[in-house]
Amino acid sequence: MKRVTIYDVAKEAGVSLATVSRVINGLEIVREETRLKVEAAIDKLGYKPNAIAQGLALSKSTNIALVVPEASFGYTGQIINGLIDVAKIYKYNIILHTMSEGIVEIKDIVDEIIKSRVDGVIIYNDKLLEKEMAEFSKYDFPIVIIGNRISDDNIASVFVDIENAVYELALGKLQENENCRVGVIQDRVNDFTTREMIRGVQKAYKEMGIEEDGYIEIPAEYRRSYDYFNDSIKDLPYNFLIANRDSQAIAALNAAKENGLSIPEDVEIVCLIDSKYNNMVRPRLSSFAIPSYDLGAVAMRVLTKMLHDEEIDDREIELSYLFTKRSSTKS
Amino acid sequence: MKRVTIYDVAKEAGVSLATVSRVINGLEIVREETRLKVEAAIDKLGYKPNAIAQGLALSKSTNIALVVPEASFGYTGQIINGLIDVAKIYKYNIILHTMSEGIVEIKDIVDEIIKSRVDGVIIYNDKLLEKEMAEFSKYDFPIVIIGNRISDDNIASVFVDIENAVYELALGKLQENENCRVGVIQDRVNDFTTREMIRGVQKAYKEMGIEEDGYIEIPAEYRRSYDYFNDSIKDLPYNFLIANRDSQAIAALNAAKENGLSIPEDVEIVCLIDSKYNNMVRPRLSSFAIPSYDLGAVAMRVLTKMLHDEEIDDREIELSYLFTKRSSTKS
DNA sequence: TTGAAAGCGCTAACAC
DNA sequence: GTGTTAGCGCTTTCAA
Repeated sequence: MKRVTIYDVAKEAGVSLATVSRVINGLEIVREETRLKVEAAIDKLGYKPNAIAQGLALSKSTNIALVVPEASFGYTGQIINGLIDVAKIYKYNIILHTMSEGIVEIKDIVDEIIKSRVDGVIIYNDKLLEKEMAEFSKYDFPIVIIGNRISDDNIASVFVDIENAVYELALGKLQENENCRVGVIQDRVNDFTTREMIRGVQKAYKEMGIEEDGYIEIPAEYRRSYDYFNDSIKDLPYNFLIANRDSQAIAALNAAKENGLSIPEDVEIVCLIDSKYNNMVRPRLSSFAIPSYDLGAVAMRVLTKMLHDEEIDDREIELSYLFTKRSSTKS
Repeated sequence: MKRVTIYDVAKEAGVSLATVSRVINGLEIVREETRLKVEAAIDKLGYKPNAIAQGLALSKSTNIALVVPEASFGYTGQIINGLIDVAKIYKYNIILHTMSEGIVEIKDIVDEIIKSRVDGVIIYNDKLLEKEMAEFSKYDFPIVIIGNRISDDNIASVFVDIENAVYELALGKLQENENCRVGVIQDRVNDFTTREMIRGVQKAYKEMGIEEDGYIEIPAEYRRSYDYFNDSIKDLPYNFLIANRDSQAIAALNAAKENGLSIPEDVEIVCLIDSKYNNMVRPRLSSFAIPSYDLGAVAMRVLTKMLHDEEIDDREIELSYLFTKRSSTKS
């Protein structure tokens, strides 16, 4: 089908293109009769406005760039869901950018995003450092960061206070039993989150006057955390493990079971991000319910507010978490 | 930062915008000296070409629309990964569209896609019916379908012969033991795949001269397949279950274990789509390794070929699968 | 090798 | 109410 343009519609309806434009955009100053004529022509020709041309004329694209870490959609998925659901409401499209570790130059992504002249950017990614952020902010589109407390003139953020979540959990455990040893499992693909978790435990230890670090670093030679735990879990000086993602928690859980430890008696395990799989493994994994869907939805909502110059009461939006006790923890 | 345009660069470099355009696009007919001047100006001003304007001028957007089923990225993720990885190579952006069951009108999505004037579409979705396909094909962009054998003038497809995979598996089992009863678990969000699986078992039964249907329909009142299996697995007339997605296989597996059945002795379970979780549950799930990443990568590659009018030997590309035996099946 | 100018499809003043 | 016209930022003939 030959691409039909606004001119074709105008000719078909016997009006000027300006009138067609008015009809398309629902401006009220068009006479009923004319509008009907135009609409009939639109239907007849199957005309759909060219968003690119509109974008050029209006200097906006109704596209949003979303940057997520390497494409492990397992734990990114809910965020994307939330994002897309509200993006649809406000008629924005999502251009998806992933950062496969090391393979793609961050600079290239930033470049692509700028060239594509999106109206805004949502970033859920530890690895986008200040340098890149600075690059972005030279162009004046609004940015929303997920998972990281930050804000600025045209930067907002939506996050959960993970440090505090971990802190409260660890503190509770330590108060219950001073001999409990809480350890945080490193998440290689989420440095920032890992650091937050560590700060949480450390704060708890400190508050209890215990000299302990609480950081379980996964040596680089282990490609899968399961292998690491299989080799080491019996010797680990921790009996309460906190992991960020389900796969890591499950790895620890399986390794523990298979090395003769019972859960939660010998080792307790908690997962930060909730996923359906936490509920599918046995014993079921206790977990925080980091509201991933909401993180995405709220981020997108805030972005639309920035885009429409609506009032925003707070550019640093903290969402609350919930702890869901299942069978991998005591009491 | 004021958006810098090609005019700004031209003025800065003391040349015309046509020359700047030539430099940007790497056309050889620019004198070295001039090119250097222009490049210096580009650097100095931090100019990045406006992809929207380029799009208008060239009537192409370098954007690809990707349509995936409701946003359960768990099993869509690998496909998206593959897609994006090769999209990057060819400098295409991915606009992501999801179809949350029932909530979004398919028509609206088609509409959005057409308005956005993407260069091509990749669809991984059972629910996009012929009606919508027809709508798409009125506009002349190329389409690649994932998971479904189909082709046409500007439609190609990349898929795995699931019917055959299931057929071979079922046949082998039945030949081994005529009393074995193979059942396919309905996947509500993937009608097409479900039907293919059913045809596979039915063909095997038929070939063995056995009067059996092999379809395990999950009644609508069960929101989670786990609940259904918990209620029914002991009475199910099947001892060899085939599920499409990991979560369904795991549901059956958990329900079986918890109802006193042992795996694989009493019930065997196989999952079609492989995921890391298949390897994380106990017993580990035997599974086909449907090459999801490759499905995405190949789909995108084919699309680029169509976009660049390259020769395509086959518009129906069948990818092969592998069966990975783990602990949820015998022998 | 470079510049001038038309055109991609649309919006938004500004006239009428 | 409706039409005319000047952009939006870029590519691409066609001339020079």
